Amino acid sequence: MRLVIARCSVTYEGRLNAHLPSATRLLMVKADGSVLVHSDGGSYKPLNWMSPPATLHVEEPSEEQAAQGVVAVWRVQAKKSDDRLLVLLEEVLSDVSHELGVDPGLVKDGVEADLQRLLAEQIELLGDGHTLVRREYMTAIGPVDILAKGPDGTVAVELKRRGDIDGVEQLTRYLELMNRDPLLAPVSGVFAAQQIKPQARTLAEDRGIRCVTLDYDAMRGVDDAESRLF
Amino acid sequence: MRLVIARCSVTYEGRLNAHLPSATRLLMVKADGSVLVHSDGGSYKPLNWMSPPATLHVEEPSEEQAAQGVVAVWRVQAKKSDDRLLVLLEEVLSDVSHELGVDPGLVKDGVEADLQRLLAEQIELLGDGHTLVRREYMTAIGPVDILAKGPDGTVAVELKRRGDIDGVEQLTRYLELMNRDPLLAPVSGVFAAQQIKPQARTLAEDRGIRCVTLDYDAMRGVDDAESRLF
DNA sequence: CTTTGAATCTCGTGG
DNA sequence: CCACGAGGTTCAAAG
Repeated sequence: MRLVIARCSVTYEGRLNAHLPSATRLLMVKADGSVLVHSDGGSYKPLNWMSPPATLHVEEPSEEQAAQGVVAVWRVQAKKSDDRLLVLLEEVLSDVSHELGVDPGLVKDGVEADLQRLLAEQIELLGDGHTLVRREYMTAIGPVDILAKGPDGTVAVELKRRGDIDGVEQLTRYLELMNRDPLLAPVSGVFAAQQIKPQARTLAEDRGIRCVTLDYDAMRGVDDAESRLF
Repeated sequence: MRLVIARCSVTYEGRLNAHLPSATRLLMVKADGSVLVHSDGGSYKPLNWMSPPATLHVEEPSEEQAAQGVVAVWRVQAKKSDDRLLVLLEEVLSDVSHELGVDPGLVKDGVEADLQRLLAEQIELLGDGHTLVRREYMTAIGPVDILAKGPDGTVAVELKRRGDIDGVEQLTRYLELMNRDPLLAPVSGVFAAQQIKPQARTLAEDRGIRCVTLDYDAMRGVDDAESRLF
């Protein structure tokens, strides 16, 4: 990894065009040829960048560029598209390289899959008298997150961390399909999420889909309490 | 901005839990307290990070940690939530700081807003005899990108850079709503995008929605030519 | 391989 | 301040 602190301007041309006026920034060049241009603020997203695989060509500035104070030109070219990044370096304050090696990678816990497991274990959160049929119930157009039996028949559950209109549309498609199957029909829908957007709730209820808000911490707490019994 | 190259392990606890085993990485500390942990590969997303605003506390390792080779402990705490990042540094290979100042920021061109402006100006791309009614026509469920008058009545246009099934669903909802309004009905739909996925095109045409592929460069060219007249 | 859906999404814009 | 939509999204898993 090469880290350069430099006053520079940056131009990206590809799926859109973007330009950064001259300022002092960090240029990070990774082993796979990707380049990141970071400022001293914002979040983890660089101001501008080139995704790997890419190749960096360092060139001498043209006479015109040199006259405008450019001391080096970086051309970064994506290997699989014609996206390109042009960096005009005007002053290099630091330029160091380090060998980092391959990273062992990240281990995660607490994503939608965990939410699904917890809801399957605590299916009564859908209401009294609910029992689990199965998770990831396959249909022709994809898996329904959770299938359950309720007091009034079969229930298809679409699960999201954040409930948006897309999720309601998805559940609607499943319900249409399943209600065409005489062995399953009638199937009612439940849209379960940690947060449900107002527009999504309106759309869901307009279509007779029930909305259930989930409390992940409480569910995890119950899970931990149950685990401690064993 | 502070740049540290170090062998370290990293733990994140917050909206989920995530852990990085010990390896050599780049630690970037920005002026707003945010911390980024980068490896020498992947794309612009860090392996692990803390979003701003945050505060970094550097501590001495406990006796137990020191016995395991930890030479310093970084606690990064988010200011607006209880998210936290714990970095155990085992070997510091480099540690430098630079003043970067505030960045003038990115200038973009070619996003959906530009496409919408260009299509509104060149509304005849929808076909002969079309005139613009207005952009961002508000409905109860959100704004229709472009509303126009065609030879056969009112036309609602949904505009995307990449035409996907979601966009067709969105336009369908608008059309259903608008066709329930006797003052507007009948309203026909046009799905306009730079690229339209085959599945989206099939769904759209199945619902009587016309698909129009847009050539951004050509539209920009016309725009530039028109600008030069003034 | 492509396709699909989640994300500690981030980032703008508008109410 | 929150809510919504777009993204050069990135990322992993599944078909």
